[in-house]
Amino acid sequence: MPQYDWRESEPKWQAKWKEWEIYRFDPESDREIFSIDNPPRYASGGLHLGHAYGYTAIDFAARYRRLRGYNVFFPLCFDVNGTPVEVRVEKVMGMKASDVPRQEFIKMCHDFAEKYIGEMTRQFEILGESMDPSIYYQTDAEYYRKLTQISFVRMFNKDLVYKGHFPVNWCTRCGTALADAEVNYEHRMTKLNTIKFRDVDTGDEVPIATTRPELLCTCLLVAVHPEDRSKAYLVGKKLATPIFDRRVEVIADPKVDPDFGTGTVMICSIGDKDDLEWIMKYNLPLEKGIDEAGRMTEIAGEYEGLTVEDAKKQIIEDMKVADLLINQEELDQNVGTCWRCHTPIEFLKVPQWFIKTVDFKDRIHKMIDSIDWHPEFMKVRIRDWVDSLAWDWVVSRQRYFATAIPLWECEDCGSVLIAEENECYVDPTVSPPRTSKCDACGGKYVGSTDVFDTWMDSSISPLFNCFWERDPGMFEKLYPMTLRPQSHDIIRTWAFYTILREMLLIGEKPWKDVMIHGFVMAPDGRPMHASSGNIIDPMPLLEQYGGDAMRYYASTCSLGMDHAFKEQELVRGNRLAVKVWNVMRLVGSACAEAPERPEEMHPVDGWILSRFGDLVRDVQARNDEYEFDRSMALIQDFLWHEFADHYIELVKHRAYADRDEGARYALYTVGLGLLKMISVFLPHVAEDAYQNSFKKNEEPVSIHISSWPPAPDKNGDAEAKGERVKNLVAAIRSWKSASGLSLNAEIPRVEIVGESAADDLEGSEEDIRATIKSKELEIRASVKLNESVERVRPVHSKLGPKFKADAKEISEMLSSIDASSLDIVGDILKLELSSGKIVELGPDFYRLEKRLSSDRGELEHIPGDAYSVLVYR
RNA sequence: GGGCCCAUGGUCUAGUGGUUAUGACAUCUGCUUGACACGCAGAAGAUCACCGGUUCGAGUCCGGUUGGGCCCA
Repeated sequence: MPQYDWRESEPKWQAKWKEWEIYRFDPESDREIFSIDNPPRYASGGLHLGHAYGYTAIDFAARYRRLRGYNVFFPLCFDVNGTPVEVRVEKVMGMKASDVPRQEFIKMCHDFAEKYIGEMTRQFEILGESMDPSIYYQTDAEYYRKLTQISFVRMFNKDLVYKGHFPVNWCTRCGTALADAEVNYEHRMTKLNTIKFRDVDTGDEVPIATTRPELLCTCLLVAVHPEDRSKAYLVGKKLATPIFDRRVEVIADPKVDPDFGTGTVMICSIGDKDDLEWIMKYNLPLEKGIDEAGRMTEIAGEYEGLTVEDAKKQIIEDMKVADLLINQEELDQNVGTCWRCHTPIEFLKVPQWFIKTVDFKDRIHKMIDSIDWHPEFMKVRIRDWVDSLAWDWVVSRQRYFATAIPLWECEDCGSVLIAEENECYVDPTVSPPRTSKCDACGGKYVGSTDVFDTWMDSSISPLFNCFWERDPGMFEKLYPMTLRPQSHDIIRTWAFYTILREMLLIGEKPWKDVMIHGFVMAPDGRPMHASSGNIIDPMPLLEQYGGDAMRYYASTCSLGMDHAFKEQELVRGNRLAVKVWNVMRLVGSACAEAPERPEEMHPVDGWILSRFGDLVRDVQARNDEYEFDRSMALIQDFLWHEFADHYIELVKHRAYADRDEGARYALYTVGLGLLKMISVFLPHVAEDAYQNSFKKNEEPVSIHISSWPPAPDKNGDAEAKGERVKNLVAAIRSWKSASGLSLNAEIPRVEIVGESAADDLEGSEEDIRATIKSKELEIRASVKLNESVERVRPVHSKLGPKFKADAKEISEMLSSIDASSLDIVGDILKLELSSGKIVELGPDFYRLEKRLSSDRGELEHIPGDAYSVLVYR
């Protein structure tokens, strides 16, 4: 007996798909396009469970649309820019970027990232992702960076870019500015130091609490809360700072928290954003106490040259010696840190390039509203983010491995020479400017050593995908894209910046739909972190269970939610794959040729076809909304239970017979249709079963380029008849099992009794008899049985709306009614309520549970149906 | 501290206001069905996080509490 073996099957079909190039986007075709702004996979090497899930969820959309006949655009792409690669190279090589010439370091980063791309492509194949290598891109290539530069030049010339001179978030380890979006907040234990300031006039000590004593050298003001009576006397006084003996004034400001520390705050240039706000408000000078490398400047006097940490320790020591430190207490503080290296950020005034953002909030909101967000509530997140923006976007970084900023600046007067579009891609640290002397002062132009924020590259992915500035015809055809899929952590970055950029450059939204998926958590429900020791490597799981099993896991995750990873879903995925394959094997062996739809079919054939039609429509509706988890649940339930357990069992006896086209037509139509729908989720087993059981009668070389199954018309009559047959047979099989009989044990005689039984079951008699393996089957209108009502069940959904406040009493009376004293005339049941009111209930409002008995043999009553079944042993 | 989301059998999960809550994995019982023992027929297992409210009726709607997640300050 052959068995499905994914270890053999999966690599085999992966190789074939590559060979057949079945996932190619066809640029010539006029078919409707479904384009996916696929997240370029970051070139860091190892596959993470989150990636395995995320890309698989996107692949569901791609495969579904391909079957629906769309010309699917699903690029294979990699993100090969930025600090993470730099940080890893520095770590691996045990060096700093500044240790080698600039271009040499860039090359090291490029080579490092390049190594991983092959491995990551292979991992995508193992997962059965249908990305198209014919529309490949990577973000560090000149063809890509060129567009980043052109878009910048265009925005520069539209006056959307400016060089700002106010403080920015600064990572002293990476030596670069950071956008607000790149600052994380982490809990750190630090010390709150209460130190002694001195009243210049009286010499009195004034205690002030601070976490940053090293910033004393730039202390500009001291502030108290205006309503803090105990401190009111200080306002207007001059204080002397410890150690540096600077003279600072005391002011009252409502932003001071009177309950924190001493209720007295020292304001420095610049500790954090609050400080900056005060500096702007009181128009204070910006003194630079810390330099770009995180060392104290000459303002710090004897502490000059020390790192921030060392200076803090030293100054505390010195204050202890000088009796200027009152006490220290532990403080759990939220510290802004660099998202890449987790170094606490400083706030430094270093000139940077900005793109105007805050001026455009209204337009951004309009564009957000014109996009369909899945799930809808994700829209709230991006709206809140836009509303909270206080600064323009800092796009310059003082790094290496990224897209160069295409401009030169005059050494003398600072005037800017921006590259022309046809010069791009250009690295101004390598290429000389097109004019040798500054237009304004005749000075020398020097190439900018700044590079772009990686989001400058990422946020033009739709423009790159749509051949912007390369092929106007294709751009017209492709833009906007259909779908942006991504995870919820980068709504504020990737989604937001893309909307902003495309709005500024094109004036039109980048995509019609956005689909936001959640994270895969560790099995304990917490996020996976190296520090928590709960990271799960997907590769051993893929080796143990295979790609389809991993994809099955992905299909159980609902959109937008985080999901704890569960290995049990891989177990289920394996079983489902085997089940699918076996079901299709039976269908294939019954159908040597593709059957035609016959004139006449058994009721159960019409039943399964009609039910299948509902399924196809439901699955389409769910898939169209990207609710693939719901689709998968519907499909597997139908395939495993309705189709395999019930329908196949009902028609096995005639599926092989020469003259019965009806069973074969239904088996083939429903079987192949189910296989196509499930191929979206489990592409390997679907291909294997297709080739094994259907290909001999089907055109398409692969199931993945076949067409979505048409939904058979609704047939309510056949459905009702089929349901009755299904329930009857299931009940008899259940009875057999409960009686200790094997399910294929032959029984001598079964009688089905009911007034409408003969009509209801017409045409299904032989299906029933053969399936339950009874020698004789008789359907009769009546038999002498003892029937008694055992219980009355209220139908709440009818009683409530009709009787409102009385409903509760009525349903309680019905449930507790003595069955032997029922007052039912015709179908009308009469009740007298406690209020004396008499109510008459028609048969819609209650259900009678009856008990049947007979002395003629074993008896089975099929609940919910009007039949009694007599089984003779 | 703010915004959004989540809390359902041992575990994970579905659940459009109708009272008897879905399915999977695990557990237990029976059964070698013409494709499948990775199967089939069953069983046990849930005060739907907690406290209030709205309603004839709440897992579902509203408010609060607790715990968790993402994002932000």
